[in-house]
Amino acid sequence: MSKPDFPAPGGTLSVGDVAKRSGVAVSTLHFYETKGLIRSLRTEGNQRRYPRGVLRRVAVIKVAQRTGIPLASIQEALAKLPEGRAPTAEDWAALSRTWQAELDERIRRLTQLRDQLDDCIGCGCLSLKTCPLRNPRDALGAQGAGPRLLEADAD
Amino acid sequence: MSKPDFPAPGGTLSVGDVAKRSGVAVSTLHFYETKGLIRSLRTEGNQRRYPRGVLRRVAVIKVAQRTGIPLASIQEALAKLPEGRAPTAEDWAALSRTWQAELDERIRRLTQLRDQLDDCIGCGCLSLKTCPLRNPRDALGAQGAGPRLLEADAD
DNA sequence: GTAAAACCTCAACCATAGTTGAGGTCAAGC
DNA sequence: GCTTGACCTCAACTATGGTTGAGGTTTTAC
Repeated sequence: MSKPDFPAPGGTLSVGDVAKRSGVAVSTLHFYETKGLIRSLRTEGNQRRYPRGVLRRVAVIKVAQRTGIPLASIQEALAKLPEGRAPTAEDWAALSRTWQAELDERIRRLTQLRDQLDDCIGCGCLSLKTCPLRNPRDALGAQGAGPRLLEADAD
Repeated sequence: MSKPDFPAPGGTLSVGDVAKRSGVAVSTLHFYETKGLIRSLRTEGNQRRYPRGVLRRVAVIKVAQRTGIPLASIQEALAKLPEGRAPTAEDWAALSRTWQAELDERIRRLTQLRDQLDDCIGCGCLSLKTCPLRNPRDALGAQGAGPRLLEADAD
């Protein structure tokens, strides 16, 4: 019996099948597996076999990555999906809502930054201690643990 | 003559001075120098001395980084500033406008992504070949050279 | 039954954006 | 004039997100 061109709808997929159908490299699928983003069953000969659901999972990973979410966070989010059964539409929707909120926050911060950049065009940008871009504490201080201006300075 | 607490307004700054006043680590300033983002003069004893303008330059770098622009692009943009004279307000403003446009584009793409995520909550997300998130070509295809879905597949 | 294609693991490497430490020099302050 | 802090270079290491290649095994196709 030869390998069918289209793996049977209930059947499993080889890593190459998943690569072709998802558009990611085989090496990336291996990598995702080491990071716990996807899982595989193994044949007697130790080759990976994936249930078809992996395609959706990989698609979700790629979309989440486009939003700028790091793989580790994606992994955490995916880990919250139910173990035994295939995820339902509502499971995926819940995930989407989480990421949407993060995306909203990123958009909010970038918009604020853009508007400040706009304001600062009028002042020659960044030259004065009143420039909000020089004082990230005010509006953007909650975004991370980066270095801070220790000495506001009118240069 | 002892080292003044506040380097004279026309004087040069040591790498430690710049680090304190800009809030970035000395190692980062070294790193920026290797990448051509900043330049320094050297004393007889090979120590770095910076004109005060470096403070604004570093501030600009940090702001640009907040927008998500990679250092290599920041370097290119800074390289377009005039060589001989100190940059004018208009020079900085031109830079701001460039980055504002890039920021606008990033915001546009993220907003589109968020809205698509919103639409897809209703469809269980990513399950159908009609889902725009599964077809990045349509709206987001111009964003890079990433992998593409080679086979649209209703899984 | 055999050759080729696909697969396996593991280690090394790429880029980005830095930090850390070793080993040595310079300069500021007393 | 000497101690101490600041500085120097260079190499190695961190983390993220992968890719590449070596050396060997499995599966498929004829």
